[in-house]
Amino acid sequence: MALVTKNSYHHGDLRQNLIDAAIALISEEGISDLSLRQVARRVGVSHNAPYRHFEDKEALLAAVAEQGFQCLRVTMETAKQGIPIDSFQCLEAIGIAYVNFALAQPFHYRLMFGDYRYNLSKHSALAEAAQQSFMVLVNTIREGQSAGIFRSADPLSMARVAWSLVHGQSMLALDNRLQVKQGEEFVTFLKFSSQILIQGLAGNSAT
Amino acid sequence: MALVTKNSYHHGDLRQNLIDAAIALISEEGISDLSLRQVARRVGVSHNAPYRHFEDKEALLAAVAEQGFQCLRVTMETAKQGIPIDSFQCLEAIGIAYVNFALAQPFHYRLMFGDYRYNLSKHSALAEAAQQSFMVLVNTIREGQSAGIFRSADPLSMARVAWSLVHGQSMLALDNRLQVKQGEEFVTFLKFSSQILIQGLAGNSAT
DNA sequence: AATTTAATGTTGTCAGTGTCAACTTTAGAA
DNA sequence: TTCTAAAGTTGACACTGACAACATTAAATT
Repeated sequence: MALVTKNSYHHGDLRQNLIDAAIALISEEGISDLSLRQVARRVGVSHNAPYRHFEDKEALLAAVAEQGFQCLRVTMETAKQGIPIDSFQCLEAIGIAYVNFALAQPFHYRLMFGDYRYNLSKHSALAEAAQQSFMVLVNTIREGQSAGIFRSADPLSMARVAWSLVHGQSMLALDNRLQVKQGEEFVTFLKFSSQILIQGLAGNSAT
Repeated sequence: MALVTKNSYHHGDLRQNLIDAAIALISEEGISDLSLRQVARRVGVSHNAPYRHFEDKEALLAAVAEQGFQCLRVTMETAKQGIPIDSFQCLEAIGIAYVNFALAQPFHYRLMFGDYRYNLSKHSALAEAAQQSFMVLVNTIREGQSAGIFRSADPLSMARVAWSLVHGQSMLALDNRLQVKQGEEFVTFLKFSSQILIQGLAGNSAT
């Protein structure tokens, strides 16, 4: 509670400061070289101070990932705004926003998806944040179904397919494995890709 | 050249032995705790011996990843066999085999896809192996186009979409984020998913 | 207001890591 | 047979995550 000034013995909000510092370091250098001690140094605190706020390194990284999922959810929700629910563009806009999010914060995105190994059951807040961002997709599918533009299959399954696609694109792009130059060419690919997905989601059956 | 016995000073084929040991350790414990020294110990060699065969830790892991891509390619090629080129089942079979590969060797698969960060340009053999496994997909799409079951768009782009989907499914499944129980339910999901993809790939245009 | 207490931050330590440098052994070319 | 370069070893260094013991402080209790 106590709002303490920076240079007092007690730090004020060390927990959030550590998370912020970790995000900053990850954005600069990636995650493989990130050390708890480095984070502590950046905040100007002893190498063991983080252990008062996080059980271990994994717990700090889980908090960082959690924050990432919150950002991702907001990004997707923002992308949806202003686009009619009953249009194909809605899902396309979300997909493009999703991949752009990943490309804009490559290391942070990787961290969110298992670059470091979490015990998900141990970090329920992380699991919850991830679930909420997924729900943006599910709801969009549901709305599209109500509007009659998507087939009437299980919306969860359909959302999982969409999620797999954008996640795969994001990861492969980050790995530099898609061989599509960033910029206009990449956007063209994303649109092509979402067109294929949407067409698949629209159709009614028939193998 | 010289085929030396195990217990001589010179080891015989230390390079491959190190790769094998690394794969074994990764399969057992994952990659985050893997150390070069551990690998060396497993092979029964001093902690610095690996440096005669690999520039650094990254180089060893790149070799492990490369081997993984070769396996993946064989897996996909095998899955294709016996299934008519002009049938939708061909792509489905490859997709299912792909995801099953990932699920069967979770840590190895992750390693192949950037769980450790490679300088891809520095490890050209790895890039080459990855490219070859991707070509299985591209060729399947091309053959499907010749048979008239897929639209006549750029096969590379189409293959990238397919790859993104199966890669995304694999990663999300490994992260335990799909919430689909392994087993029959999961196979059902994979088939549903490939049906959506194939329908999208088949269609001719119309947003 | 004084005292206690629990939360927070620090120092010291440990085994383990990746990598460098210097040394030793060995296989095969000269 | 000698020489040399490849292959393996030993020793060192700075760094890491984590533990234990200690110090400081904010705030709850008296």
